[in-house]
This record gives sequence, C-alpha cells and structure tokens, in this order.
Amino acid sequence: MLKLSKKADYALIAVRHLAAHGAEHSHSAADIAEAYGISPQLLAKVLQRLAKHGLLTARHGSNGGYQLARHPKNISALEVISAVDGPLMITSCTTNHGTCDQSMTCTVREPLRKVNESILQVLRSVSISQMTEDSPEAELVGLPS
Amino acid sequence: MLKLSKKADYALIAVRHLAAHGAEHSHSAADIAEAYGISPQLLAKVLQRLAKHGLLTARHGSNGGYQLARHPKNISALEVISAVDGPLMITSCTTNHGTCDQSMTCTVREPLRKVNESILQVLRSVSISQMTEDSPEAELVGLPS
DNA sequence: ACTAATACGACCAATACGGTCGTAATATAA
DNA sequence: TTATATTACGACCGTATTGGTCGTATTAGT
Repeated sequence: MLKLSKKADYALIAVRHLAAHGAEHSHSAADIAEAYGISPQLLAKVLQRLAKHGLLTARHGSNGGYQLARHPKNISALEVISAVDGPLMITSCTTNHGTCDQSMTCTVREPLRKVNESILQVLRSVSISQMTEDSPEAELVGLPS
Repeated sequence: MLKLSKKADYALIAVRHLAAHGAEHSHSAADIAEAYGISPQLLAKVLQRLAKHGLLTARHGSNGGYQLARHPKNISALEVISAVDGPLMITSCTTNHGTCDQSMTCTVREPLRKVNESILQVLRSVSISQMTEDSPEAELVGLPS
C-alpha cells in the first residue's frame, strides 16, 4: 500500500540517531533500541543489514557498536531504505519485470516506471543530515515550485 | 515495502483503458477484466470503489458499465490510487498519527512527512491522459532538471 | 577466561492482501 | 412484466508478507 516497512522506519531512526549523537563514538544496538523503545533484537538485525551494505561500520566487543561509515550528508534516505527493504520498485513488475503475470500487455507499466523513477529521485535527494535538522523552512524536497 | 497494491494497479489499468477506448460508451467490469486477464470479480470491486469516489459513473443493466466521470486530463494517478487504497501515507504515523506506538519521540516523523508530501505531489502531477499517451519523451514527472 | 557486543539463520505469530462467493438492488430489453 | 445484464456490497478464506523472537556462533576488549 505504498508504505515503507517498520524496519525501514527503524533504520532511518537509527541512522539519524547516529548522525545526531556524535559521529565519534559508536552506539550499540541495545542502546539505540532503548532510546526509542524498539525491540533490541529487531533493531540489531536492521543495523546488521545497514552495516552489510556499507552504510555503517560495526565494532564487536566491549564498547563496540555502530558508527556511520560516511558523513550523514552523503547518505541518502533511499540508501537506508533500500539497504533494509531491498530495491525499491513501486509495482510488482517494473524494470527487471520479475514475473509480470498474465499476458496483460500491461499498459501502465511504462508510465509507472517513470513515476517510480521520480519517487526514487525524491528519496535520493533527501540526506540524513537533512533529517537531523528538523528545519522549520525547507518545505517540499526535490520538487519544483 | 513502498509498493502499490495490485488493486491500485488494476485501477490504473482500468481507468487508463476507459480513457483510451472512447469515453462515450460504457464498459462493463467483465469486459475490462477480460481484456487484461484480471479476475472479473476483483476488478468489479475495484471499479465500484472508483465509482464510489466519484471518479467513474456507473450504469446498471444491459449495456451498462462504467465511464469516466471527468476528462482524463483532470484525473490524477493519486486520486485513482487513494480511492482504492485509502489515503496514502508513507509511514504508519504521519499527520493524523493513527497510533504512533511507543513514546519513541519519533524523530523522523517530521522529515518523512515532507518526503510523503513530495511523493503525493509526484502522483498528483501525473494525469491519466498522460498515461494513455506512452510518450517517448516526457521523462521524469514532477521533478526539477 | 570472561564479558560485551555483532552476525546470522531458523522459526513463529500477526497482519495485510488477493481473490472468491453469495445475495441484493437496479436498469434495460424483449 | 418477466428475464437478463449489470452494478453494489459485505462476509469470508487462503496465502504471502512482515514484525518479532530465539538460539548459536563469532569477534573483540579487559
């Protein structure tokens, strides 16, 4: 229903947290989870995926945890979301059409592909650092006036 | 996972079909369904919702069916989608925060609300008539260069 | 060694979604 | 005025997806 998963939500929250609270020291999954009342185990899995995709660096052991791998200015919301949820395509059968069932001569595929690309562009244009500063101005993102 | 439902897909296909195939006579749910290999009953329900939201006009009885209620130029993809899937909000807890569980002081809510608004704007900027002409040009929609 | 953390896969439970069925209402045509 | 074609609508079910847990291995610091 065009809604992003809770995992993606959590991922954004966590990454934003890392960006906002000193990019120096690492934060453990448990700490972050507690700060927002999220299940620690679930958040752990989410953070693992983010680390696997190179968005975070992980350190084991005491005083370990996660850190941003890059400057928050260079991490887009899209990266975070698709790291957790997989490639974002708005329909079941865009681009690599992974089973556009029926013949259906799916007439809306092409227009929707463009819409999809636009949404990607929106998400791509939002950086994590933009999300930390809950700027009062800065209305719509990535859109013409 | 930020994907639109099949019902929304079907709705777009059907509305586009009505726009493309003579806005004069009506088309029955069964006819449209057959044309694209969709379950007639399911499509019927979808069309009913579209009619309920004033996007289509319905006529009972023989030679009845559905017609566009407005010129396809004045029907946006957003209207079609949200008629079928309900109001489009990207997170579980945007605007009318219908149960942003936990205290969580959900830090990403505000930034995501803006992203949501941008996506709405993209969808709003795509008209059905735009979807009928599978224009080779006209790349990204609703986005700045 | 002990402990604090990540890593990861298997697994379960709840919800959402796609799809069907049955029945009523309504309009057209014969 | 009867038959037929169609919309209208709610209840229902099976399956797929997702949220969330558990157990265990691994790695690093003290």
